[in-house]
Amino acid sequence: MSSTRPIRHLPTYDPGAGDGDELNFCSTCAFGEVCLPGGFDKPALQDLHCLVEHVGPFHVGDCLFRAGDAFESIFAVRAGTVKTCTVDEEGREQVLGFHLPGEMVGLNAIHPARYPCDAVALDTVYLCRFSFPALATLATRLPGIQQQLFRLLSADIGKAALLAGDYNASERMAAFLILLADRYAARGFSATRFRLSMPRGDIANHLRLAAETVSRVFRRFQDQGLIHVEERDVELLDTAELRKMARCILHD
Amino acid sequence: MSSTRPIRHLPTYDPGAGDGDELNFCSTCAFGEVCLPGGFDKPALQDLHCLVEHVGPFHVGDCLFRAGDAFESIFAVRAGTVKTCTVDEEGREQVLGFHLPGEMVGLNAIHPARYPCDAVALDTVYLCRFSFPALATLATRLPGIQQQLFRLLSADIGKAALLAGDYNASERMAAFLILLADRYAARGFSATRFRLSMPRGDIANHLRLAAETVSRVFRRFQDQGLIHVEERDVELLDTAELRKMARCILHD
DNA sequence: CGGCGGCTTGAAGGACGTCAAGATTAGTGG
DNA sequence: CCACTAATCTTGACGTCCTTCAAGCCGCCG
Repeated sequence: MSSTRPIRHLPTYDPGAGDGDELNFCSTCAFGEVCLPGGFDKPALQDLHCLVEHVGPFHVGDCLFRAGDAFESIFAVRAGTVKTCTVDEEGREQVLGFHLPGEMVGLNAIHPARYPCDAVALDTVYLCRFSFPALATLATRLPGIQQQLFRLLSADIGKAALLAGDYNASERMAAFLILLADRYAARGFSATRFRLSMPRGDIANHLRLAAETVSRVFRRFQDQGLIHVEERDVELLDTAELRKMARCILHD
Repeated sequence: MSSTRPIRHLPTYDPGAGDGDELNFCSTCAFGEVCLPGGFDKPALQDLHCLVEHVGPFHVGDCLFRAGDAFESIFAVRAGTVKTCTVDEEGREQVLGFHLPGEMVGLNAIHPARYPCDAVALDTVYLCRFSFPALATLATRLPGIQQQLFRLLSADIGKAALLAGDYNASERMAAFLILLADRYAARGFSATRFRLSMPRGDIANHLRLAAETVSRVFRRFQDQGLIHVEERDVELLDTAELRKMARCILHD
C-alpha cells in the first residue's frame, strides 16, 4: 500500500537554518523544565546541554528512525509533527501516535533496545536529540532528570491505552480533536484553531476507522455546528459538546 | 452493571500464610534480578530489601488500589492474577490488562501521581510492595535499579499499544492466548496448559469484544483443533497456527 | 492540460453486537 | 448430601455500525 518513501537518516543540523532562540523552544518542551536553568548547579546544567544535539530539518516523509534500528537516543520535537507507526510484513501500517512540538519520541524503544516503530516527519521537523545512555547516567546525579524521565514514560503508558477502548467513530473523533486541542494549548498554541499536519488516512488508521468514516464524521460535526473544517485547517466551535462526546474516553 | 464489590485495602501481610521461600518467588519476578544478590554491594541490597513489603493475601474481588487513590507504591505480583481497569461515570468498565505472577502493577500511576485505574484480584493474590519514592531515591545510587525501572516502564508502553490496533476477533483471541502462553513460559510455567483466572466477560472487555463472541471464537478454535477449552482450563494444541493468526499483532 | 493523490459521497455487504433463552456451574444454607 | 439461587457461559436469530467498493471532485505539479 505505502509507496516507497524516501529514507533519509539524521541530517546534521544546519546552524544557518534559523532555528530560533533556544530559550523560546525549550520553554515549551517536555524536557524544558530540566533543560532550562532553575535549581540545577552550573556544571550539571553544562553536562545536560552538552548531550543535547539539535537535528533537522526533516521534510515530509523523512524517517527519524526505522523499526529495528538500534536504540540510541530519545528525541524532543522542537517544531513540526512526527508520526510513529509500525508496518507488518504484509505492508499494513499501524499509526501509533502523533508527536507535536514539545513532546518526546522514542520512549517505547528503551526496553527492546531497538526502535519498535518507524518515526516519520509529517512536515518540516526540528528535534532535540538526547543520547539515552548519557541521559541515564546524568539522571543518577540529577534526581530531577530521573523524575522527569519516569513521569514521561509513565504518561506514555496511559496515552497508549486511551484510544484502545471500545468506542464508536464519533467518540473517537471527538476525543482525538480534544486531545489535540489540549496538547496544543499546553504548549502555548491556539486550542481552537489548528492545522492537521497528518492526512485523513493517518487519522483514520490511528483511530481504527476507514478514511471514509473520518470524512463522514467531520462532515457530521460540521453540520452540527461543532467544528469548521477546511482541508486540514480545523476550528473547534463547540468544545464543550465535543468534550461531552469524548468524556467516556478522556474520563475527566 | 458491576455490583458493589467488597473494598478491602492492603491487608497487612500474614507471616503464617506460608508464602513460600523468598528466593523462589523472586527468581520469577520482573524485579527479581535486582532483588536477588548479584552485582550489588551488601549495604545496597540491604536497602532494597528494607523497602520491599510483602502484602496479601487478597481474595477474588478485593481491590489493591482504586482509581484516584494517591500514588505511593508499585507492586510485583508474587502469586495470583491482578486485573487493572477503569470505570467511567456511567459505570462502563474497561479492562486495561491482566498481571501475572512476576509482573508489575502500578507503573502507569507515576505521572498523574494518582492511580488512574482500579486493581482487582482475580483469585488469591500475594504481592511485593515497593514504595516508589524510596525506590526512586535508591535508583539514583544503584544504576541497575534505574535501568530496570526504565525498561519496565518502556515495555509497558508497547504492551498497551499491542491490542490497540484494528484486528478481527480471531486475531485478537489468538494473540491473547499466545501472549499469555509466552508470559507464563517466561516465568517458568507451562506454556501450553494454563487456567484462565479471569471470566469470559473480562477477556471480552479487554479485547473489545462481546462475551458471546469470545465464546464463539473459543468454540471455533476448538472445532479447528487449535485448542482445547474446558471451563477456564485451556490447552494450546497448535501454537504454530495460533501464532500465525496472531502474527499481524505480535509482529515477530 | 493531464495525471495523480487526497478527499468526499453514495450504495451494498459483512463482522460483530445486542437480545433472548437455555445450559452448566458455583455458592449457600438447610 | 441435596435443594435452591445466582452467576457464568453457550447458542441462535436479528439488527447495526462501519467497512468496502465504486465513482466523482478538487488541488497540485510536472
